[in-house]
Amino acid sequence: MCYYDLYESPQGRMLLVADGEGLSGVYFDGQKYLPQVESDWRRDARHAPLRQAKRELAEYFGGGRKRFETALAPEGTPFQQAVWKAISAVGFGKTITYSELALHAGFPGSARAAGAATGRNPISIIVPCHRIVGSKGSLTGYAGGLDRKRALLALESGIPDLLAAA
Amino acid sequence: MCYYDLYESPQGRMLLVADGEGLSGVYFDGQKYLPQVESDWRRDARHAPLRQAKRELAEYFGGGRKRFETALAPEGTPFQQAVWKAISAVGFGKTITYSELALHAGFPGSARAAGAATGRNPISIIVPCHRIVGSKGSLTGYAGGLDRKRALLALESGIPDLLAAA
DNA sequence: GCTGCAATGTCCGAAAACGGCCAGACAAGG
DNA sequence: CCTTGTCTGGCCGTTTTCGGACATTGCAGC
Repeated sequence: MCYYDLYESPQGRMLLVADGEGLSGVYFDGQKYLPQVESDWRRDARHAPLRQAKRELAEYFGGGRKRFETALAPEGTPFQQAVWKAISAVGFGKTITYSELALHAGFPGSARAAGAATGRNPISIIVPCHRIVGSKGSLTGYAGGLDRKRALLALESGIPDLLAAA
Repeated sequence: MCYYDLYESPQGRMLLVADGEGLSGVYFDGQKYLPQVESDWRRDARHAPLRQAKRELAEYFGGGRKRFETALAPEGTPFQQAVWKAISAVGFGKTITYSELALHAGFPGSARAAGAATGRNPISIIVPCHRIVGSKGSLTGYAGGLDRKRALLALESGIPDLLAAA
């Protein structure tokens, strides 16, 4: 059985999805690969994993949280699971490249495939795929849109007005 | 969760599979499309659907049962479900052709596709796919082998020694 | 610098192959 | 003639196969 709820973030409305195991998805409104809400899903604002995720996200956007603790249960192939796990190991405010990501996941040389898997990350922000950048620091892509990726990295930089000039 | 058990029939060993909904498979040893027993399946001789299926099969082979009552839960496409349902409506000792089968399933003209779906029937005997024959009465095919198809039809003919001459 | 290319796992659409068919045409043998 | 057999072409849903496209990167050649 699947549960879901909505959360109004500073970056726009978000869809949160969870099953019995834990949080399975966090999506920006209108992002790429956004799943359809199935008719047998139940909206439940008080479902424990959903409530915890909303609280942690609010703390994150408020600047008071640097690590997430919600139980995660994303669905994907073994390769994707390895990549997403490696992404989760990247700390707040830090970035790594797609090739480093592939290496950490145990698949050296599979940078491009790692990029594709990153794009398929179902749990935005909490699995911090916005911290993965191109080999020369370029932002290259983000399922929720490059603007959001930029904003998230700015938030984590600790410099409040970083984006004011741009 | 999947449960399974074995049953020794007069036609050879059979594999029975069930999930929470009901019986999902009945296969002859070594037949075509025989599924592999997965490592997360549990063998349970006392699982209700399996036990009922075994009892009804024993009664069928003993000659004392002409209709099955076990709850079924085969997995397949909408077309396949329609075909298998139509097969189940063919009574003990009767036969219909593949084109009649397609018609009854609500897909007139799809005789050949109905044949393919018949071949994929996961529940041998209980969904009596052995009662489907070619337009001129030929047996044409059976996932468990033509010999078994012949034997089943002979059993249902009510003439004990029907196969003695052959 | 800039261009082109090879290597990587997954997903998705298109196309082809694959069956437990069937009716019609035709030939051979009674 | 009638029966029987073989062959052919069209039929239809499913399954398999194949070719690109991706949130990349390092290297070769210009």
